[in-house]
Amino acid sequence: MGDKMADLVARRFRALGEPYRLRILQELETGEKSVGQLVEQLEGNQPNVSKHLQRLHDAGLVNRRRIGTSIVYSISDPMIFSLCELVCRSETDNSRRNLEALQIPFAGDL
Amino acid sequence: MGDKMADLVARRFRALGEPYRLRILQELETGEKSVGQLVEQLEGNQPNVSKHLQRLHDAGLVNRRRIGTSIVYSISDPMIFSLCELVCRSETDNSRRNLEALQIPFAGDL
DNA sequence: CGACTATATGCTCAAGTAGTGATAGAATCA
DNA sequence: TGATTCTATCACTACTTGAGCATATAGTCG
Repeated sequence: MGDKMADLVARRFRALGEPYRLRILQELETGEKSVGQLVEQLEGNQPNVSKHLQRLHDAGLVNRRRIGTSIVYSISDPMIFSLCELVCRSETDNSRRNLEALQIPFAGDL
Repeated sequence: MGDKMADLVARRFRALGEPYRLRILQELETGEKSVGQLVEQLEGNQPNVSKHLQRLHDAGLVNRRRIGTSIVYSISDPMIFSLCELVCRSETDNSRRNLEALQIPFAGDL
């Protein structure tokens, strides 16, 4: 991976590195949604949602198109859900290991 | 994915969202390395490399152990390379599409 | 055209973060 | 123990980022 590519990849990871944006992407997983719909479902304020969508769009993670007076966003590459799943799994595995590390020393007490 | 999980996942993505840290991880892909080795190979300065390693460690992406007077870091879960590969592929696919979108309109000119 | 709706942008503040040089901490060896 | 080496932390600066509010822009409809 060259430097240019590293910059692009880092840019994408940074776009994914925000809980609120992850929630937006999750909402979009079920299909394209307008800004207003997202604002409603995420109980956020409109400018904030718009700006996060902008960032996701800059990173190439979502598509944007107009329908009437609304702007509708959609996932540009479902690959991101594979990413999240990999990280989630790694995270739970890690937690499980930590738990075991805490429990095993006391196994003889049972 | 719950809110707690979203925070953890975002945290990991943020740790990956820095080109220099991606380079560090790439260096570690070939095996564990000491801080000094990384400083030398990345031509960085020691405090900076140390802090990036600290961040990677906080995010659970690298392991740390002492060997003599050195501290040696290693990849904690090779899964991160799958992540990078997925993103890289998506990136190049995207670039290819952009290129085609630029070229096709002029196809008749050839 | 003007009024209305949906979305984007500007602005400001607070928080986080990267880079850098100086310095502190920890382990080894004489 | 003192000197040396390797690593982590501190202090500072500059930059980025997120939240929230006000406002501008773009499209629709009367």
